[in-house]
Amino acid sequence: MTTTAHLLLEPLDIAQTLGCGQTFRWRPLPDGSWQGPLMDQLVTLSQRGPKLLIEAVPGGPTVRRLVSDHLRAQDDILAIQLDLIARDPVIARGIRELRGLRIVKLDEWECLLSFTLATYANIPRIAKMIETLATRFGKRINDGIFAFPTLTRMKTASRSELLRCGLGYRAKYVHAMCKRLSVADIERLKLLPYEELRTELRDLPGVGDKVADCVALFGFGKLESFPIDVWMERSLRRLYGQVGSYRKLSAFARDRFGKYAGYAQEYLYYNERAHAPNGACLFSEQ
DNA sequence: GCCCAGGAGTGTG
DNA sequence: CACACTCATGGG
Repeated sequence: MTTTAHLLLEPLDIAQTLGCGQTFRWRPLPDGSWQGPLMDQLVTLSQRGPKLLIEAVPGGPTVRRLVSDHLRAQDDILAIQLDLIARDPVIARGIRELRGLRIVKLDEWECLLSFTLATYANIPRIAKMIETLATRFGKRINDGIFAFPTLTRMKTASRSELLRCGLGYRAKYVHAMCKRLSVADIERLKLLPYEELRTELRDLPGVGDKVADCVALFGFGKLESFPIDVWMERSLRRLYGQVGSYRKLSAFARDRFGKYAGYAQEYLYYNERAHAPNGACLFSEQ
């Protein structure tokens, strides 16, 4: 069976939001809609003017809420953008084309594992690693579609098994992380403010400054977090003349962009990739 | 073949 | 604190 629902969400650009590397499991379909697994649902999203059409298999009464939470429907995007524009004329120009780009909210565990895999790999490869893990360890939703593997299931995976999933040197980090972490730990982390959360995430094997900030932002919804990868280093150098350590760049961003630094980061990230040759298309094939 | 990737861990100055 | 080096591997 299938559940169909609608969601009014403005502004929203579904392609910018789901295709910009915040999340790795949504795929564009030929008709312009996007499809991906959300918890135990296979969801298809189609933009119809101001309305978002939701189709989900197997479906259920909570699907609409699932999508609403994932797209952070509670965010006042206009207020956030006005705040950033008032703070920084440089980013103001970059926002104009990105009014519908929203930060997403991922499941905490899915986000932690996904961005641990994302170290020193390009986005198509990250997506493939996640699909391989989901196929091997995730609960089946539909033909060829598997839910993201739970922590409980991942704790049973051996190092060699993970290595055979194409994780490379990340296999030992993932293995150590799964061994260390409990479901209760993640529940406890949900209660922490940004700085404390960041410190605890950094303590996990395979989690450094950048991954901790990505997980804080996309997994735990800490909008003040400002992850800095190679693309952001380029952006901060190109637009603001800023160079230096993670700590230094992070301090600059926090001071410059304030409590919505996470949104600022996403606008800068998108612009930097679009600015680079061959950088705009994160899904180059199919 | 070559280059690089939403970096982290470890050792050294 | 700052660098330098290694770590496995596949997509472009």
